[in-house]
Amino acid sequence: MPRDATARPDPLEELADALHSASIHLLRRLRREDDATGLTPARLSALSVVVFGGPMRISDLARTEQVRTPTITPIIAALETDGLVVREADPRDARAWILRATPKGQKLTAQGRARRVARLAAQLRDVPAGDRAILRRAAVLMQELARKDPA
Amino acid sequence: MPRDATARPDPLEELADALHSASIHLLRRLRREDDATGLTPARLSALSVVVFGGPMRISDLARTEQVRTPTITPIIAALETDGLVVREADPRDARAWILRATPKGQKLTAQGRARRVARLAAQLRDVPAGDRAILRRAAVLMQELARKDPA
DNA sequence: CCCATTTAGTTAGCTAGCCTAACTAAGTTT
DNA sequence: AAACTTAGTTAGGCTAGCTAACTAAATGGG
Repeated sequence: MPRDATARPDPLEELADALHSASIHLLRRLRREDDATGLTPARLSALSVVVFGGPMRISDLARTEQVRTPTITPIIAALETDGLVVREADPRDARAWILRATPKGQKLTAQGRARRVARLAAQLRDVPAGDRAILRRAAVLMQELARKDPA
Repeated sequence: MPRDATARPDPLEELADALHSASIHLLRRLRREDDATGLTPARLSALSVVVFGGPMRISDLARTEQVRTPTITPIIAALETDGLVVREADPRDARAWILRATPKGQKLTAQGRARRVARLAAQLRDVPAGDRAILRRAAVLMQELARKDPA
């Protein structure tokens, strides 16, 4: 007889669940701070990929952001409207575009990040250095988990 | 003259940014696994709060989920339609409702969680025990960061 | 060289989740 | 009893995801 599924859950599942829940709640919290930058989280994330990753194709950005291309289209459109990125023709392929962050986009990324994370950073200041090191390492591990393909 | 904002950012801001980015990507990844449960992440999260937290008011659920009440209304409606929670009149306050998870809701939470986290749990199995401990601790820390009020 | 296929990206149209503002109804306070 | 507060819903807007269907360009086989 299978044991009650709610009793003594697999510790790995508990951990997976905890990461899921923690991510949801942290993001909901950060969304509110994001408001001050004038950019939504998805746009800020996409912009920062272009700023730090350098010029890239639209499909590259979509892949990095792990979304389908139709999802990225309006995000890029908004960034272009705000003058944060420009698109240039790809000299090697007339179907494709190269995205490039403008100086304004670079500046806003830096400022925006500073503002966006100011509150969290302030809270982190009260977190013991050991716990901060744990969070730092955890962020790397989470990115790896997110990047891994389903086997 | 202020130094270039993109050079040598505050390590605390870097950490905040890393957590933000890691949460975005991990959630986008988990969303795909969530599909198998038939419930969206927000609904699954709300249901699991009711299942594990026991009967509660709608406003309690909204507060726990850190959203406004209008956000929770359609989420509850969907869970009711699916027979996963029921609402009962609050005997102490005719304006309020008490939410209670049904047995079906409890079962689905357990199954859903197992399914949802199966992939992540499988990946976690390949993560060294030391790193798993870091993630476990990080999840707790992130929840605390999310819960803290802006000072 | 031309036709069929593939690839890059957009458009259209759907769902969900988040919000504020405005509302109803019930409890509370003066 | 009137005024205020509180619990929750409704209405309406925006963002972010998706799939399906499209245009236009690149590629490859006969």
